[in-house]
Amino acid sequence: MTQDVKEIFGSPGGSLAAKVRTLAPSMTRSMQRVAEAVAGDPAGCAALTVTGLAELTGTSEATVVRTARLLGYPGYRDLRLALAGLAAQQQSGRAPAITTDIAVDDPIADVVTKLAYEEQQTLADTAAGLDTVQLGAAVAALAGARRTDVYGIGASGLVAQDLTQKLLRIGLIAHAHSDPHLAVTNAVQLRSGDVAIAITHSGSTGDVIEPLRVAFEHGATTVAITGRPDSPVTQYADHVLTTSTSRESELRPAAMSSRTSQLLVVDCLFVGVAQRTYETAAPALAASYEALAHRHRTNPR
Amino acid sequence: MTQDVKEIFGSPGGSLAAKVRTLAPSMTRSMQRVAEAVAGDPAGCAALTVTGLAELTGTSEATVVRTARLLGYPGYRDLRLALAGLAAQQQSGRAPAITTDIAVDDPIADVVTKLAYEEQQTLADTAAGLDTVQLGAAVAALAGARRTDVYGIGASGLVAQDLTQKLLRIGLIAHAHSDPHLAVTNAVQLRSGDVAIAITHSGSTGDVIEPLRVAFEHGATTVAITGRPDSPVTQYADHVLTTSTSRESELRPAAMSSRTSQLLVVDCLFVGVAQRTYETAAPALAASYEALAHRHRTNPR
DNA sequence: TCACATATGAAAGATATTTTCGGCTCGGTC
DNA sequence: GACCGAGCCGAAAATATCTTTCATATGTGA
Repeated sequence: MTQDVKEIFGSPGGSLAAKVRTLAPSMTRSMQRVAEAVAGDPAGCAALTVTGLAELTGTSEATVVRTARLLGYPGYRDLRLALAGLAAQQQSGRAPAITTDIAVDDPIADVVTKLAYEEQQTLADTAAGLDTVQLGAAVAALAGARRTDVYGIGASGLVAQDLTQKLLRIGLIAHAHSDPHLAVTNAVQLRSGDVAIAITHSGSTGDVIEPLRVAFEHGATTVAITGRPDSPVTQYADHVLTTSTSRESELRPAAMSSRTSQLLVVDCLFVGVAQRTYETAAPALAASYEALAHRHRTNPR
Repeated sequence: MTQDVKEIFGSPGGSLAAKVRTLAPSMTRSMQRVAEAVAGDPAGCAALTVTGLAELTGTSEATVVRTARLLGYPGYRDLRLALAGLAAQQQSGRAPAITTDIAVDDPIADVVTKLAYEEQQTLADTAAGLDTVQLGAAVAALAGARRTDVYGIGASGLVAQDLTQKLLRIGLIAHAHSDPHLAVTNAVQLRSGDVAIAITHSGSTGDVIEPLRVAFEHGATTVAITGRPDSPVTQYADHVLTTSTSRESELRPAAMSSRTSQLLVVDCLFVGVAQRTYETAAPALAASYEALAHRHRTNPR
């Protein structure tokens, strides 16, 4: 019936053009026309039926099939499959060059590709640069904390909220503060055994450093998530988690990649804590999921 | 007749598994079996005829064709061609695949690696699955909008805020609503020329659908950002932007990958709008940056 | 439990591929 | 120049493959 797939995609791969050249002398005129068309535009031919290819080359179906046979396939169907594979390989071959910045006149499809690529890059960088010892220490502190306060402003404020939401879901007591005054007011309440986390890309956002300092001075365990491990915020941090800083451009402000990076760190913290408190975290997660179920309309099919 | 070859091979092929995941919920049991087989062994399935694949999955030819249709191909023939292309890519690409789930006893370093990898995967899937036409339309609407309202609850609420923050920074008028009542109250104010965006992973969060419906009925241009392109929310959406759905596990709830995916979409929207309104966006961005400068202590060193 | 909607596969119908077969060309021979 | 045979070629028949239709099965909510 159909040729074994290994034979189709195995070694012969890109050598189709070569095979055509080798076999050309033993081909009749019409067959050469077909072979040429196939070698010249594999992708295009893959989209054609026997009849289509026959018409295109001004020959007949029979000739197309004969050519396919000569090229080593059991029939046109299999040649076509191989052609599709070839086309895909060619496609993927010329992929990598996305190094450029996003330009004002980039088509929307390029924007998507570039953004996705850059965010992937950011993630890889962050993972590579993250100090697992510090992370482990921060996780341990969180897992055993009486309560946790998270400070963040602007874009980092959303990350702070994200962390808080997650921690609450596994039964921990956590609050996010984006109001600097309230943050400080609450920081005063913290003491040994509590955790305070400051999230700031620049590491020099006064409104976030201040509550962390207060928490630090009241004996809480303090964590800083920042892109600048040498910045002021680290003065008051027991553990520093470094996010990656990627090239920013006019159309892609720093907030974008720092957010991606911060979220990865936050996710790591969350999963780490969930592991450590699995016994209580798992049921809590399930319960919170359950509680929301009725908020979703049943999905029509 | 046969689908244009560009459509088959255009987007990076690896997205098939992602597409299967996204569409799985809207599939019937037998279709899921077929989709699974196809996603699990593209190369193997490429070697099978409809009948063969139907037998392998214990279903009928009709079901196989239906599945192919759902996956976006005009028929099985074209799905098979795409499969062949995929198989070829895998051959050459040598997938790295850290497919394992995160386990309770994974060391923290593994957690970081796995999370980063999965989020990267999510980004790639999202980029591959994003309809750039819909995206372009949404961007155009946003760029010309009198005002924009964004609805999101829970984790999606943060994404909604993120989008709002960004749009505000380039001088657009945008509000994020996470209070369903206020959202509806405000939606009533919208009219033609305004934009309403609903962000919901499940696509069936009533509290988010309701304001979108109201906005829709008042003539606003509506956009849905959801992981389920067939869900209720899309009823009231002029443009649907699909986020990717990745395998979730106990320690990695859906909220995590859906957030990553949603943020990429939101970033694309933002950059797209910034491009379109460059003349006003660039100075606005610069101004907002300037305004914050004094909030950062001068950095030592 | 019934009524309704949906899912499913068998088989008919439509296409695509392969095979058959006879005409045709071309080079050689008388 | 006419004839002959070998092999090329394509029209059309035969087959395989894919698609559609439709009746039955299955599940689901009232």
